Amino acid sequence: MAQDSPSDKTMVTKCRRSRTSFTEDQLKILVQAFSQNPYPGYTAKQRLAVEINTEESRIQIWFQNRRARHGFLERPKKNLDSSKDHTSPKEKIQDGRDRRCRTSYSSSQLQTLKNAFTENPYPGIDSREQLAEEIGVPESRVQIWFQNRRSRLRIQRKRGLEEASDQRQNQGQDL
DNA sequence: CACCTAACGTAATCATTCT
DNA sequence: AGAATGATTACGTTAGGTG
Repeated sequence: MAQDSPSDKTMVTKCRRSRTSFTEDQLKILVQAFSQNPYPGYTAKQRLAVEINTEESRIQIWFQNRRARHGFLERPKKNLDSSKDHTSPKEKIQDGRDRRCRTSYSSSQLQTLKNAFTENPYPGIDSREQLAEEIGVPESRVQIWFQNRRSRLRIQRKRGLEEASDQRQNQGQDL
């Protein structure tokens, strides 16, 4: 019920990615990794992806789903060791959670994405893959781009309405 | 059909880049 | 410092496969 738009009129692109079924061996490795760390960083996810021969985005989804269903019992949050020894400057500053490097889009890539977005803000897997191929970026990045774009458009709209009602209150002074 | 779970959506937030 | 925007998370929903 949270998502309503794609079922309204532009329903033509209904393709989801075909459901991947992990083999027992793959699952074993995933479960094992999860028990060791339910919040793998990017490099860890990448390594797992190679190890079980799947895409990193599948690993990410799997961990998301797993955390949601099995409520592990961990509070990693801001893992900061209490050793504030600034006298050890040659330590690896890798404490910060390792994330995927922020991808930066060229203006032509952005133009393509924006065009596609106005055409259909909810592209199915086929469209996303086609777009990804076209601009030379992984499909998972295209998916994230569309998610962020939709979110920010919604926020913008909401704010627009709020400002409109604000203006109504400030009106009626001059005029 | 019921159950499990991959795929995918939103909302909030973290983090990086740029002005 | 703050605006833009990519990445990650929690949580909820949708849909495919199986007993």
